[in-house]
Amino acid sequence: MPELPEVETFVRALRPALLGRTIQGVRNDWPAQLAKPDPDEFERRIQLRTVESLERRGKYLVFKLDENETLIIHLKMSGHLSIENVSKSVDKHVHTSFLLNGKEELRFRDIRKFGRVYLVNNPDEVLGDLGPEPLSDEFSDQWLIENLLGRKRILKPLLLDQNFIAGIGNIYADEALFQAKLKPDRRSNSLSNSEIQGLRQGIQKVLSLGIKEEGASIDTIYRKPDGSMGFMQDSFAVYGRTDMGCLRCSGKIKKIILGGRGTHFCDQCQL
DNA sequence: AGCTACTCCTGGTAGC
DNA sequence: TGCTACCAGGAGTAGC
Repeated sequence: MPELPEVETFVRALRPALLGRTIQGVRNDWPAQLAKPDPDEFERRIQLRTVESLERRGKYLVFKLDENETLIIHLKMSGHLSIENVSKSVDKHVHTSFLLNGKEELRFRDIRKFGRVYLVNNPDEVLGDLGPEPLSDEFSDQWLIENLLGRKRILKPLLLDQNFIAGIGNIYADEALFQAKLKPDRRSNSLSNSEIQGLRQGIQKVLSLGIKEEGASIDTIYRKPDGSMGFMQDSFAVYGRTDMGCLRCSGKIKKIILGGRGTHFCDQCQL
């Protein structure tokens, strides 16, 4: 479940290998993965485009190409990107490959097939509604105070709303709320200013740690491009720790469903 | 405005 | 062993 830190890890690993490379073509055996435009046009427009930059926006990888084209990839639940020699056998879960100069290709492996690829002239077609980056200056205490108190949303689903903040997923939402000592079902307009400051700090703390640890690898779901594991899972305080002891107090970690998602918290020290 | 339910997918696993 | 049923979840959408 690549979230902001996992996507950032992909971007940092792939960037040096992709900058300046030319995409000679695309191979796809599952058209639904090419979300926009239709596969024929996608194939035609991406031919011979050069990668000028690779950045992350929320959970999206954003490849700026020449000729005013932008390639955008969302890994969703189980997506994985790697650069392989064309002679290496192709895993059955690879449905889209970008052929590069130099006998290599960027392979998009995606077991659950939720991931999507876009090719657009205007990135705002895909990214336009995203909220601020949680590790940017824009995401300040003042911004959060205004935007939490101005709504009456339940905190956990609100943190998962990409149009509110971009990049937080189920794991980091639970971990951030634990750090902030806030119950996931609190209403956004019920927080004090100091609780909001704690939430901002909690979000930034867990995301920064996630990047430092190069993401969280659970089961076989997330791996770095080279197939190795990140280490963030070793720092989880609540996610996946149902019925285990709280690391901060004598409480026990509970799991409930909020907004349709598994939600982990300590009901003793998260208030 | 904000919530729930449903949809898309597959691999892993619990239960029999 | 082998089968079935169910679960995980990001995000869009329909409906209340």
